[in-house]
Amino acid sequence: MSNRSPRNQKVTLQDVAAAAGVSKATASLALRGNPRISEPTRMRVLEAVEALGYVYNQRAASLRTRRSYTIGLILKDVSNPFNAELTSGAESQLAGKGYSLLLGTTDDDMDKQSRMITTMLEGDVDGLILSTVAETAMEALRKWTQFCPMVLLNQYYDELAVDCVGMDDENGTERAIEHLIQQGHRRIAFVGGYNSALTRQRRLRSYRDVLRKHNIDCDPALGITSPVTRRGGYDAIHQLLSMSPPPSAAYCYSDVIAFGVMLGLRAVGREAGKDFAVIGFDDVPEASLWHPSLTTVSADPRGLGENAAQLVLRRISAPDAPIRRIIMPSHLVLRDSTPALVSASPN
Amino acid sequence: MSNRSPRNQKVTLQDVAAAAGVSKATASLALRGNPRISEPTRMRVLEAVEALGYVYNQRAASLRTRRSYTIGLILKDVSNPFNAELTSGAESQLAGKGYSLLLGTTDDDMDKQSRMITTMLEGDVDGLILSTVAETAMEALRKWTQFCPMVLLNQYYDELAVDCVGMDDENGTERAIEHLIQQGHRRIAFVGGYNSALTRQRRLRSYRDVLRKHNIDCDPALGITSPVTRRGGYDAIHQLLSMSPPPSAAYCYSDVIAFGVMLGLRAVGREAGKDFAVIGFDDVPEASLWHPSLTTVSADPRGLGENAAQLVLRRISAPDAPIRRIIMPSHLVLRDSTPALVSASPN
DNA sequence: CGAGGGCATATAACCGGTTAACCTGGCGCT
DNA sequence: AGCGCCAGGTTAACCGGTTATATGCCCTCG
Repeated sequence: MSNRSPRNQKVTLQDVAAAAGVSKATASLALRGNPRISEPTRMRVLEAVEALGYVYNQRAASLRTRRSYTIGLILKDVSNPFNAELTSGAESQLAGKGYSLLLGTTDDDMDKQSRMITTMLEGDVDGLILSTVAETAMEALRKWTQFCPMVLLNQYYDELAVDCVGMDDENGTERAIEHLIQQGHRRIAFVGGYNSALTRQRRLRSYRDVLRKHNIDCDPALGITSPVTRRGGYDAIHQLLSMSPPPSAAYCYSDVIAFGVMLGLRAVGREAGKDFAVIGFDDVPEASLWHPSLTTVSADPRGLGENAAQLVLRRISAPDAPIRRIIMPSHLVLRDSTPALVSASPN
Repeated sequence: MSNRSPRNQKVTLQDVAAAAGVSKATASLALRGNPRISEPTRMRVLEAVEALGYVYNQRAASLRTRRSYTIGLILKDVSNPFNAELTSGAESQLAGKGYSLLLGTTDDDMDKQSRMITTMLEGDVDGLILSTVAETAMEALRKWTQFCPMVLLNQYYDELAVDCVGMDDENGTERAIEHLIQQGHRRIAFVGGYNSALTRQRRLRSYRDVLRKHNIDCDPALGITSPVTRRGGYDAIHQLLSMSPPPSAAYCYSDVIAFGVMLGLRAVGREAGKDFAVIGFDDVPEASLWHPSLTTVSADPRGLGENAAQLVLRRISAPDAPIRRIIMPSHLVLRDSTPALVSASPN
């Protein structure tokens, strides 16, 4: 059972070397399959490893090699399926190149984010993928970018020389709003998220532009902020339905919010897809499962994660490469939650 | 801009010491507020840190101190809100004690789990919280427990001396099934999850025991396995509804599955809470938002995470403390998804 | 027969912190 | 004056790997 295993006193490479009757250097080279070590010797080392229950110490190694083969990924939360997919995409991409992912969440809290970034830097990550929380000051960001290669998600500053990957908020939003207008909707709410997120600002701008283009009055009261949760959408729709002339459609900041909106509608006896139109953003797997299935802007979170990972690895291997900004395309997926406006007077 | 900052060449404690005109040792002590260092000297060191943009290297430090102040948490996935809450609970508990969390996911894949554990051990975590994937062999587990303090989630083996924290699957299940029976249901399905999870085995056993106690025939075909996703529940309910006499109620392995079941019902024109009863497990926030709101077994995932964290810290500071198994209580939360059976013939 | 050239392995420095043990100058005490 | 002691530092070893350089040995070839 615990006959030979160390339990407390850890087995080091030194111990392995001694057991195999070679030097520490030889053991090190042998383990990594260096051709300078003869096959018989390598075998002896491997046997010693097995016999002693040796565990490689990556931290010690990285001290000398100055490479930790670890990339930090900092997100607001992972419970959102969009982020979960993104994480998975980044992880698989990194694993393929021998890197591993250090995941951190900030709960959209500035302090927690600062601590998280500090922890990551002190933990000596080789690179950082950062979905900055809302209020992140550019100056703070600038400071951090000096310490390790960094990639921003869905956020960029022209003044800041940093790689980033985002999605096409504008095009997706335009398609969505155009669709609603075509269906006869005139009072279209913009629901959820916080406006400190650049992504939301971009979508909000597009939303307004499209309305304006169609000479539709753009009531600011129809823009509602909320947490990016089902509860957020749920509460928002209640607020919206109590307005003077209520909206007949909601363009939501994310699918999760859209689900909340649909739940909120049902709670007051209304039904998305029948007497109200709902559009989401993200196209998470759940979107097609709902009844009614959710019309949404599809945005490939997995691809986002993969690209971010590639970008950070590229920057690590080529620190002076030109800055790159990748915008992932997005498109509208038509489903059943966006009926034509039937009753009532338009406008 | 990058006037003084290092970009590539990292600033070490040595550099700081030189700039402050003291020795490396003094700088080290000063930074950690050791009282042997005078205040003026400490100030000079701090100024040097600021001026040079020094970043502490936790890896280097942990080499000497043999403490990384990092705990690994390995889960199947984090997109499940239950796990997200659990993570958050563990994280906050650890952060309070100066530890940080290294999160890893396995996607319920044995290979990925092995790699993940290896990575964590090599990364020199001080402890590991492990929600083992289904097929984890006890022998493999035994090996791992020798290398670092470990806490198992929702899983334990009497043969294995290892701390664990789980929830009371039995009591919750009994309450749930008793409730359904009281409502007149006789054909009650057990939906979702994979039976390799010990948690599911325990619940399944309780489910059968209660049925048997009430002399209700226990049709094995009413037990359906599935992925722990909405899609899993969605597909399962379709299968169940096509049975000879279909069930009139479903006891689901998790809320997420229950949501899938409710969506699946709606897709075929039926409605949970009206002509079908659904019970979940977990009581995630979304459960009370649904329409109908979901009757479910409440299980405090946050508390689970907090306890796991405390347990692993305890084991670190007291390696020889007696093994502890914490079972968190669970109870049934009655909501609207479990109507009395009205029509049709009982049994 | 001795110089030269590989091959397989050993030695020791190094990465960036921490810490045990050792200095040193000044002060209080007897 | 002599001594102990303490505050405030310094030195050097150490953690567990990696790697540049050295070494020993055998073999070949002029």
